[in-house]
Amino acid sequence: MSEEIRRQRIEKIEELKKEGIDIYGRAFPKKEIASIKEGEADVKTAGRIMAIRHHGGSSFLDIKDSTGKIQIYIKKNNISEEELFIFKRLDIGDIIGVEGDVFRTKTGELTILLKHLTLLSKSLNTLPEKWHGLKDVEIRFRKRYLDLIMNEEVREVFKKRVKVIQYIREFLNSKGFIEVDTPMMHPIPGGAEARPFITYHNTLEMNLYLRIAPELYLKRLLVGNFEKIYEINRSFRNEGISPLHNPEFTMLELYSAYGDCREMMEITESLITFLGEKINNSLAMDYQDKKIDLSLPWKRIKWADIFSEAGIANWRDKEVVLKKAEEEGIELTEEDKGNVFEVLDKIFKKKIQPKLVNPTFIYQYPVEISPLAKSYPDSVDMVERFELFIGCLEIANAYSELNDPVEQRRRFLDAINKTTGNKEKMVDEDYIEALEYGMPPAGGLGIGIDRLVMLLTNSSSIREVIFFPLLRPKK
RNA sequence: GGGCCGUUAGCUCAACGGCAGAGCAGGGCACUCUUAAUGCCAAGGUUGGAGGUUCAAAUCCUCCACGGCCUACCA
Repeated sequence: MSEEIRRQRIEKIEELKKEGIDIYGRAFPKKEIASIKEGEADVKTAGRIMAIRHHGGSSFLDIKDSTGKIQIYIKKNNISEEELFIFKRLDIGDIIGVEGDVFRTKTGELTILLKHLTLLSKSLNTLPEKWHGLKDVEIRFRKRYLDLIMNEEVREVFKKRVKVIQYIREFLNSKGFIEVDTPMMHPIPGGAEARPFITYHNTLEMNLYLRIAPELYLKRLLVGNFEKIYEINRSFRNEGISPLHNPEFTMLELYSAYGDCREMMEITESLITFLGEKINNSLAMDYQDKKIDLSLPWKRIKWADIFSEAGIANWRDKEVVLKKAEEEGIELTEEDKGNVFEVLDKIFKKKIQPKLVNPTFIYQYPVEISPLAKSYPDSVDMVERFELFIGCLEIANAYSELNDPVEQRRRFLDAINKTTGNKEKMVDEDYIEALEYGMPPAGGLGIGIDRLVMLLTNSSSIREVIFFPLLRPKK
């Protein structure tokens, strides 16, 4: 049948061509549909045909552009012969330009009485059904353009995504931060704990890695006397795909020279409450089946305290931690059991994270799991770092930046000795050399934009907030 | 990587061992204020793919592909 429809449509195109009609149109200055008012004369607008209702000598079309939808009323003896010829060959999905006077029908619908019709693009494929729309999740992701044409809620999500990023820029620019961009292809992957994508440069005859985080380059800029900087862009991690993970994702990273972790906490609070107000006009919001209140102040709790509340009085006591994991029915590999932080992380994800509905800062992390963060002055074991959870999602990660090159090298080597699986891990001597020239003390913050957008749009999957999430190619 | 579920017309869905169906979209006819327009007529299928069981398979079994959710990995 699709072949049949296609054939019929190609036939229409041939007929139109024979009459010398331009099937695919030219520039057409138009008014946005949403701004069209009753009583306006000779309005020119354009959009995609979403419905056609023939009613004898008159017909009604619904056309849609990026701002809205409007009805077009065609009286057959009101338009030229050529336009009538075009009109008879229109299909749902075609893009047309129209010109006419605006009025209301007796049922109250804002309508353009057509005077002139211009064909701007003929479609060969049928759009999904007008009433039920496009539901098939796979087609929605593979052919996102159809999803965007048919599902208004999906458009709204992506409009909000665009706004979130605009407002972040507005907010940070107003606070004196400047936006920079740093390499996405790194000779040595760093700045996070993840496996990278590998690519190859032919002329240089060397492997490059798609960045897993911009962190180490942004901090080179701190060395270079850029003091308040941020970058909003893609990072890439060669890991599993899930409702919370896409191989490429968008992060905000922000650095403030002469600041610290505490300053980052304040910025995070004011940025996210600003976004809540701007995007949803409210600090109260729903996420999935949860009610979230973004009102300040947000809860702050020490990393160690969250475990003692869960019944682990001393997280360094491996026996207690292992026993707790067992009680909670958490499956552990032999490798996990060798690393108390792995076990704690699993307990955290299973038992604690699902309870972090309202914004919660968890702070003061062990140095072992924070290789780029600065220790507390009175306790070298713990670092000035926080993670922020909202709606049970991890939204932000921040710390006072380690600017001691000797200590940094020691921690890098330490991490390499501990992990066996991550073969791409190397010490970025170039970064350490930069630190050796002197980096100011600084606060740094990372926010996962996709997850933040999920939260602000009440989306259950990261694929709902990324235009083209990665899928296995079909066929 | 493992488990569960799904895949039927362009789209949304029925049929659940016995002739593959409907609505929308598309084609034809009628109708000059309709809006899920309406009425009538005709058309549209390798039931994701390959095997198997059976007199008979969309339906039961096996394998494969793609997707979703959970889990694992990972921030």
